[in-house]
Amino acid sequence: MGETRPMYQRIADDLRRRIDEGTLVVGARIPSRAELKRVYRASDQTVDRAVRVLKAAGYATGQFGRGVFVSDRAPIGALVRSTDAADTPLAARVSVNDGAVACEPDLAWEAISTTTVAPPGIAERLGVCQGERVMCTQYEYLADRNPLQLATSWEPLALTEGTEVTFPERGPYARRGVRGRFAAIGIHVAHAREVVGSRPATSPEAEALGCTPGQCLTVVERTHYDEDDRPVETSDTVVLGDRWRLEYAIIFGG
Amino acid sequence: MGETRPMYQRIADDLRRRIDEGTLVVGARIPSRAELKRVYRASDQTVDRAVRVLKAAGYATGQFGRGVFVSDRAPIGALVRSTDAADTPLAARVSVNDGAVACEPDLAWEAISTTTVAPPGIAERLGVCQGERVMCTQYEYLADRNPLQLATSWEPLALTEGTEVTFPERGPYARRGVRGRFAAIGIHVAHAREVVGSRPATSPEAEALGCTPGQCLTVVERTHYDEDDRPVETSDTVVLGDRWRLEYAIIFGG
DNA sequence: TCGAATTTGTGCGTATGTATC
DNA sequence: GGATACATACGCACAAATTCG
Repeated sequence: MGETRPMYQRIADDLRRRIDEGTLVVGARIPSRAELKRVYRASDQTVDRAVRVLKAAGYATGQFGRGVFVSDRAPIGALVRSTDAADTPLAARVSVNDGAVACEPDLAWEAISTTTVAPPGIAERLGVCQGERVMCTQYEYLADRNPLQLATSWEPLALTEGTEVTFPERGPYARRGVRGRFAAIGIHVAHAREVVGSRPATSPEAEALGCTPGQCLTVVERTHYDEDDRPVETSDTVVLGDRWRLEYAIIFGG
Repeated sequence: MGETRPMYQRIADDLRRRIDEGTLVVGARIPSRAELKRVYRASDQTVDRAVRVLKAAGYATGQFGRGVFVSDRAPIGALVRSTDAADTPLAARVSVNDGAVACEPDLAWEAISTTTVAPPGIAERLGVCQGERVMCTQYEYLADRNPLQLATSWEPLALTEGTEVTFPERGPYARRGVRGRFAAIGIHVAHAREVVGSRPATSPEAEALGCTPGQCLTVVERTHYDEDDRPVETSDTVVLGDRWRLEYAIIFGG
């Protein structure tokens, strides 16, 4: 009787295996709780808990009154982050796997800018004092009507206030990207640094991205610097961890 | 009676807020189930489920018979991935935040190599036929005695068989990195591509990394190419999403 | 040294609400 | 309306580990 793992995990692992193997294909309905109860001789609570594990891992989503269905977890596409592509208009940086061919998706986005004061972590990244006034812009991107990414950008108002580019998405330099906008006020953005991590989605993020709270998100903290290594802008970007990838090119010298 | 969120989520959110605010500091014990039951007037199952949400999100870990304790989720350090640093010996690519200063950690690793056949996804990344023979090497890295990352590398045996570098971590070129080893057999590794995503940890990964199953992992698929853009090696690397970051430098041309 | 209390982890049975078919 | 199915919630029970008197 060597099986030591808890019952709900055995059920969850078994269902996951059937999904990975392809016995349960994308879109298929997972056996209902009543069926699972019978098959595994377990209680209502136990099978429910097993299904919750699957849902939390992004393997399935429940629909009220209908059933629990296997989710599509195949990557939709990649965001190209390497070299100068990271600042060209967004369309050039996103590729979608449509079958085997990479193509450019329909992109749309919204932005809201507000002036505020720099929170501690942001102040440090921007090299300014905590509480210094900054322009904070929140973006929501869609690719082919699907939520793609959420981003929040911060710029010190000390650099942009009173110029044509104070509001990132207004005026003649709207939608030109960070480099184009800063070039317009005489600041040359020479390089950027991206710090990548991952964490579970919060409830508002889950709603905006169309996933369940707790799902894996890939997080990018990007900071742009001028020629003298002074930070001029920093941003946080989140994408669904299993649906979108970040792509970096690494060129070796010598 | 406007509160519409489920009870277990309200409890989880409340506890999470107290952790984020600092009311519950790292290492502190979360109130026991009995206490939570009293305070929130909820059932055993409900408070247990709330605590499970916290644990799955990496906010806390339970200890049998002792209690549930707030986890340390502060990033330990970063893995520098930019340019040629991505292939120098590992020590040079890892920095640890010790207080405010970045320093180099004590690094250790183990590797096991086996010959096998390329699974579908790996074959595609290596540009070889499914089932072609490859050398598969599994790495476990430790930084200051803590689990850092797990990595699996694949190389076509067609390139290395019969040479001094057949086994990546044996012979005169052991621990020299991909570029050094391939240089020894006349192959110039010119560039690499890294594709970054994130997903929940499986049970074996959780055990190896010292976390709970389902926690967020950051995943890197790296492929090395020679001068003619032919893939020569590919690897999968996973690190704990909230404890380790990946750092990329982006240099703008012009 | 022993035993009782506490606490986590798991499990069972049941009930209610709501949405779909 | 009725059957089905998900989602949440309550009360209870037991094993295993720790703590403390």
